[in-house]
Amino acid sequence: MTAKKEKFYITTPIFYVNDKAHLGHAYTVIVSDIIARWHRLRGDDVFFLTGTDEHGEKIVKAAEEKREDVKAFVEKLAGTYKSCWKSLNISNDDFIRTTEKRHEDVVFKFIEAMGKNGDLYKGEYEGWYCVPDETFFTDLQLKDGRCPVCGREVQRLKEESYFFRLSKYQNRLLEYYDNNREFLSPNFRSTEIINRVKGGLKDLSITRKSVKWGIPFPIDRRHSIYVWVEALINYLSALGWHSEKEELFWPADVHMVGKEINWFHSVIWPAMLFSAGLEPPKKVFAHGWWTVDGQKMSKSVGNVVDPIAMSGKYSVDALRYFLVREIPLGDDGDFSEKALGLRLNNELAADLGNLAYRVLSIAEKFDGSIGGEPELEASLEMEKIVDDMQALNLSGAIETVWRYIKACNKYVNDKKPWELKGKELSNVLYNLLESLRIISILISPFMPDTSEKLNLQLGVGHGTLKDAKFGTFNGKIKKGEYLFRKIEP
RNA sequence: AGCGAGGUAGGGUAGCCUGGAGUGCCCGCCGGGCUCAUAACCCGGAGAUCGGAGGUUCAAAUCCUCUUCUCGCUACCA
Repeated sequence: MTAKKEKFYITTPIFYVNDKAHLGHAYTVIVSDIIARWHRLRGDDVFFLTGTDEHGEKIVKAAEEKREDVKAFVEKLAGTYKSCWKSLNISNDDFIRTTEKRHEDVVFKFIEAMGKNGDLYKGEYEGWYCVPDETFFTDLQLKDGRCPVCGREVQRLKEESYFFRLSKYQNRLLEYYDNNREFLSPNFRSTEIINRVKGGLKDLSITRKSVKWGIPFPIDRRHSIYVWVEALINYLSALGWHSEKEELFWPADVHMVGKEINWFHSVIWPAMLFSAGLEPPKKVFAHGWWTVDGQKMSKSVGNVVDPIAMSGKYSVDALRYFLVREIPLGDDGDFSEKALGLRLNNELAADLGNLAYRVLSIAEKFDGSIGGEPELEASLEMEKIVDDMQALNLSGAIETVWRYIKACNKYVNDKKPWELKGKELSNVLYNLLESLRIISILISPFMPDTSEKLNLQLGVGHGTLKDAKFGTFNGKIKKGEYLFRKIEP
C-alpha cells in the first residue's frame, strides 16, 4: 500500500438548462456519485464535478417562450438542478455553470492556446438554415428536407465561421486509443469510435456569428464560441487554468456521459486538449439510455420520469439501487415502477431489510459480550467487488454484495440462533453483526441513507474500505425501524 | 447503405475473449423446511435441442463461414 493518496477526478456532463432534470440526467449523476463515493471510501482524494450548460439559441428561445429574462431563466433552472441533485444525495464537490466568469476565463485561455498552436482558421460554414428558428441544420438533421423543429422550408446558407483543425489529430487520436485501451468505454463502443475516426475527420466549425447568447470568440469578438466546444471546457474551468487544482486533478479519471454525446467526449475533446497542450482524460464512459415501460422517454408521449417524484414515492435509495442494479453500466434499460417495486420488495426489504431486522432482534435481547470466530468471512467475495468497482461494473459489484447478504440469511437459518445461548449464540451474533457492519460499508456508495440508518442501529461509526473485514464488534445495538418497507404491488 | 451491438427455460440475464457435461443468477410457477424476522428467510423441483444452417475439433452457447431477426449510431443534434 502506498502512503500517498491517489487522486480521482470524475465528471458528469453539464446539463443543458432548457428544462428540468429527468430520469436520464439523474442516472448519469447517480452513477457518477456512486463511483465518487466508492473512491472516497478507498481513501482517495476525490473531485466530483457536475454543472449546467447555459448558453445557446435554444435556451434563449426557451426563456422567450416563458417570457422570462434569459439570465433569470438560466439562474432558476441551474437552481432546480442543484436542488434535484441535493435531494438525490449527490455528493458533488463543485457545480460549474458556463455563465460563470471562471468558466469564461478558462475558455479564453484554452482557445488562445489552440490558436497559438495554429489549429484555428477562418472559413465558411455551410448548412441548411431555418430563418424563423435561426438555426443551422445538417443534411441528416432535416426532416423530409424541412426544418426538423418547425417543419418549415430551409435554405442553403453560408456563414463565416472559425474552424478547428480536427483532421490534424486523426492519427494522434488513433494512437492514443491504441495505447489506452481503457479510454473508450464500455469496450463495445470502442470499435465504433475507432472505425469512424479511421474513416477520416472533418474540421470542426467552432464559432457562430448568429448566436449572441454565448462566450465571445477571443480571436474575433464578432463571433461567439459554439456551445459544444465551449461546454467541453467546463471540465477544466472548474479546476482553473494551470492552477494548483489542475496540477493535482487533471487529467480527469472518468468522464461519465450518455452514449449520445460519446463522440464529443471521445474524439473532439481529446483532440482539443492535444491542441491546447493538455493531457486527454483517462476514460470516457458512455452509458446507455432508459426507456419507460418499453417506450422511449419523451415529452410528447408524456412519459418523462421525474426522479424527484420517484424518489419521494419509493425513497432515494430505492431509486438509486434500482437504477444501478437493473442493468450493467453501459447497456440500455427499461424503467418501470413495477420493476422498481419488485426489487424494493424482494431485495431491499426481504433480503437486506429483513436480515438486519431479524439479526438485530436477536442481538438486542442478548446480554453477553459479542465475540467469536469469523465463519462468514469466506462467503464475502471482496476481491470481486473491488475489481468490479474498479472496472465500473457497478451492477456486478452490488450483485456480489447481495450474494453475501443471501449467504448471511442462510447462515441464520442454518445456525438457528433462536435455539442457542451463551458462547454459541455470541459467536453467531458476532458473525452476523460484523457482516452487517461490513455490508453497511459496501452499500454506502450506492445507498448512503440506508448505510447511515444501519450504522445507527448497529451503533457503529462510518467505516472505510479498510474496515470492511472481520474484526472486533464494538457496536451498541439499538434496533430501529425497518430499513425498507414493502409496498403494495 | 455503412459501421456497431444483440438473439441462452414463461420473462429478464450471466457465461462467450482464454472451447471441456447446459453451468449460474433474478422474477414467476410447484412442493417442502423454519418460526428470530417485513405472509419475510432457507431447501428442493419442473422448465432451454443456447435464433437457423454449415464448418473446425476428441469436444462448440463459446472459434470460423453463411443466413435470419431485433436494436443502436452515422459528427457540429445537450
